[in-house]
Amino acid sequence: MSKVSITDVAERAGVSIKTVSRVLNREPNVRGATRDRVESAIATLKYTPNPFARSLAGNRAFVVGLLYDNPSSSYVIDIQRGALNVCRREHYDLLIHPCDFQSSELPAEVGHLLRNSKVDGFLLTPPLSDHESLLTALRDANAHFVRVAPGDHAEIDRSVFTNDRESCAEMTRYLVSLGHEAIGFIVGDPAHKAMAERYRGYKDGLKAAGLPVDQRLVKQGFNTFGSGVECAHAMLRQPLRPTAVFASNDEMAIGVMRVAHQAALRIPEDLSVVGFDDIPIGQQMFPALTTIRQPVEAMAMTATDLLLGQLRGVIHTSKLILLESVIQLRESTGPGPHSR
Amino acid sequence: MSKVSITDVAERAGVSIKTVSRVLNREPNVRGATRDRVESAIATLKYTPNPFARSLAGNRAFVVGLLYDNPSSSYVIDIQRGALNVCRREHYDLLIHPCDFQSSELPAEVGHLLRNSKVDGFLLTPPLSDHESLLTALRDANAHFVRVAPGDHAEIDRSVFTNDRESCAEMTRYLVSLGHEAIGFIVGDPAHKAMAERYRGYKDGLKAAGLPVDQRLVKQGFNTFGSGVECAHAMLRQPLRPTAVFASNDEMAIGVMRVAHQAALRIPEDLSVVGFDDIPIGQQMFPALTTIRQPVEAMAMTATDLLLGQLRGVIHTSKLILLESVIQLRESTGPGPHSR
DNA sequence: GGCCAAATTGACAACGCTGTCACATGTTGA
DNA sequence: TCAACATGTGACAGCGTTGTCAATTTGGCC
Repeated sequence: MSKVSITDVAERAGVSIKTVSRVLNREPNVRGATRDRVESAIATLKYTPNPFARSLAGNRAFVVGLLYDNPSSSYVIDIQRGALNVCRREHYDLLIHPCDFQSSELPAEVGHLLRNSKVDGFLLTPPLSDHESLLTALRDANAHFVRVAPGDHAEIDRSVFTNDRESCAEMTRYLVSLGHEAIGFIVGDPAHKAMAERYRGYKDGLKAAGLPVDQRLVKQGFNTFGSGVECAHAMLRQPLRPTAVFASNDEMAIGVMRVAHQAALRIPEDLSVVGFDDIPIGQQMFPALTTIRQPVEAMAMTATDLLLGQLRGVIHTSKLILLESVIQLRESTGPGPHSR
Repeated sequence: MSKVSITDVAERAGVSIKTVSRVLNREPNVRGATRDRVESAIATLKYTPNPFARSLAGNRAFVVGLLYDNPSSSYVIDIQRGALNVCRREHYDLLIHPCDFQSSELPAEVGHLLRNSKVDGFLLTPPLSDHESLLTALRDANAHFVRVAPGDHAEIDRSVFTNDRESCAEMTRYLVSLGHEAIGFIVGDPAHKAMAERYRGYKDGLKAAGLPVDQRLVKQGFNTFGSGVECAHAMLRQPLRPTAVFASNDEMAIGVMRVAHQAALRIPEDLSVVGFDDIPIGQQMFPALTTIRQPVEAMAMTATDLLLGQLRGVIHTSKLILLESVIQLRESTGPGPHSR
């Protein structure tokens, strides 16, 4: 299509191609009048620079790569949406590259990605944001990258955080305030550092309320509906039965609701259930799920901004960037046995 | 990174860069011995061709663009997964580009995409696969593209179909066979041609069973949970109450379940509910939702194969490609009042 | 051995942009 | 009025491939 090249524009504007290039790239030191002439030439010719040539000569792709290992589809979509928002504004494109967190091939894969890369930098989402060997590979290759919601607080100049721990503590305190004392907790997939943070938050919350952490009320899940079901069974069948269950993510929470339903336990009258993530279906459950909402899209936007800044060599003041997760009160929580 | 270029490989192998290029691109007419020498040089130097240079010289990107207007997130993810599957195998990358189906900017946006494109071809998913002005723009620009699951049966050499209509007819007949006669239907978003197909299938099914289409049992929805709720209200409050409801997608079906639950109607004893799509949450509902499953990922894979074939100039025999949607029987359907 | 077609290989010019650096043109201050 | 310096602009060499086309080698056959 694009038969019209920079040369044509230059001719029409009566300048050299270099000047056209300058206008294109918003470089300084172009006289206003010249700029105008070039711009009008561009407009009348409907010129668009050839991205391949740009990339070859300038050695940059105007493309951001998104690396992730399939958490829930709604999470991925939100991340994509946020990243695309910023990319579009800045005339970048988004290449997606899901990968297997567990795979031993990951380092090799990333190596290839880096060498052969069509991207200028990477966005990493959990659990990849905490994948040590991946991070090392990226650092060694001097690659640009930004981490979204990592579980540790390292590399604060290339990370966007959220307060997993604090919000979980708050949620736990909220359950206590409702009159619950036997509060079950379903831990998430140990491969995700954020899950450990959430568990810590739960313990913080109990501690703050002067309640002990009872291991009989803590079960290990794996972020899936099925594991939520299993943990709920284990938890609800034992002598010490919780009156509230806090699952580390919504899918597991829904598993708990499923079990409660089968066991003819009413929610929230007989059992309160809360989750984390605020997946769309949570609002459509009967009853709607009380949960914690991460500002996923906003985090992705911030991360992308950070990455593009990095690409442009902007020096980022080393201040921690944290977007707050907030509790969404809905219908699955109610007064516990110790209320009033 | 990639300081090693084709020249280095050529020197090491004692051939010209052109020969290296030939090996790289699997061109014919290279002697076996030569090929081996080149390949070993590539291996020892860990050479990877520079994608920008390739793209500039060869005028192709080795990138596929995915165009979609946000249907459900699980649908998008499945499409992406399928497309990526094939892309990875063929050493292509995937650029995602969600767009607003309704927007009047779409043609302009696509124009820009085409002119400035970093992709070799496009994958279109519903409802974009039926967007006339978009299709026209693509055709006029001589762009490569393939449509996934379009509602019409045009352009069969660049489309991958599924049997929306037939599967809906089958589902309707199934409900009749269970003893239902008053079967409600919630029509989907009129902007999606596939939705019209599903409605036709419903009518076909009734007709085949010798039942009339009663407009009081047909409501217009918009593919959202909320619209499912509204339609269910309208349907269940009227004198002629259906004993089964067929929603054009799962989200609306879940809306129906919600309303039934609130109205203390038991599913499936008092009301059977079925949907379409088989979204993940459907299996986790109480009861699990009977629905129709489209082979989304497989369709995306097939479409991507088709597109890459097109890019390589493969002539595709003009035979209709159709992947079957199949009914998933679960717990939300049961005998109707006229059974036995 | 000689001849022809087919197979194999190479030289070199694109591809369309950005970076470098030299040069031209203005601008300021004494 | 003229250095001295800042600002604008252009010529041209890459960037690392692929495409074209001509040159060379090979193999088959008499």
